[in-house]
Amino acid sequence: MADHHHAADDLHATVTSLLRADEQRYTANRRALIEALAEAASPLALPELLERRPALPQSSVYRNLAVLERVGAVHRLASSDEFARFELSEALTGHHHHLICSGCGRVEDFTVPPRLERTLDRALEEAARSAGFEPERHQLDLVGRCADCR
Amino acid sequence: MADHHHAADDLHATVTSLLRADEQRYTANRRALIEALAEAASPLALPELLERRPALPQSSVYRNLAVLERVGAVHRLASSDEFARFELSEALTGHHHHLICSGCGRVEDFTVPPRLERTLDRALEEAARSAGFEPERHQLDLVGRCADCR
DNA sequence: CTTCCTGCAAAAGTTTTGCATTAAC
DNA sequence: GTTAATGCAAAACTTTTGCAGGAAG
Repeated sequence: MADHHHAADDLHATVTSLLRADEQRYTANRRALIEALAEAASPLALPELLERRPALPQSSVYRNLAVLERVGAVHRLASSDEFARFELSEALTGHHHHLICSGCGRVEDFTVPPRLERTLDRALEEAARSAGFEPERHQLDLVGRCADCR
Repeated sequence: MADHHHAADDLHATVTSLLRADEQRYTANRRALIEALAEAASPLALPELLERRPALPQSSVYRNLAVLERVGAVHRLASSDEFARFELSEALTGHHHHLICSGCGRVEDFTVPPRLERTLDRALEEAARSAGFEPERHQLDLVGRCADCR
């Protein structure tokens, strides 16, 4: 769970060490992806990434996102859209939730009070135990209509 | 859901009227899909549906799931798997949440206490309002490892 | 009969992969 | 220098669609 590291340097240092741990390199393309995701501050689909970094070829983007996901720098979330969406992992951004627009598919981040998070986790732990699951993380999204789609 | 005969009748009656409202027919294929989803009581991906109802051609399954979703009988949820997953809509099953196995992708249903649901909805409403979203529904999942994948 | 549904095959669209070349360490 | 990353093009895969025939009301 990240705190408020503010320097972009910290971000890149963290990604570097995540990659190093898997003997991967922090190349220009990968840095470009991380920067695009950090700028957006909400999950991006592939076309949006390509818009923001037009020099990147599609295949490299997919390949690098897969690597970045494997090392824990990026999180892939299945939107009900046609495209998968990608965001920086919570190790880099801190724990948060998503507002998902059912009209246009746009996704925005939000947080809830820590007290509610704890209550939530306790309830989920209970449910998980009785189903024989070992909890890893929860995921709480709100689906609705964004200001533009109302 | 291991329920009584009356519940199954109700299920089909409800689906019939949902379809009628859109001038659609409750055909044998559609009934087969609804029954397969009701038997499973957890979201199924397409291959799992085809396994359970081998007589159904893929294209009909996709087409009928789309119709059933449009009329509100079925809910399509984007798993992070390669395949989308389908379940009966909450209008038919009641509100619930998902345990998602990060190992094998299996999904199980669970519920949380009504009091927590209310707390949750209030917090989400608050978050939605300040982002200009109009809330439609929430979605709370727990990702973890199921008994088989631990 | 008129409209909707079906099933096959082919298309569309997203994501992955093979391979020769280039860049990182 | 050695190993990993790149970029192009082509393949793979899930999902959608066109169309002629069949079923439902």
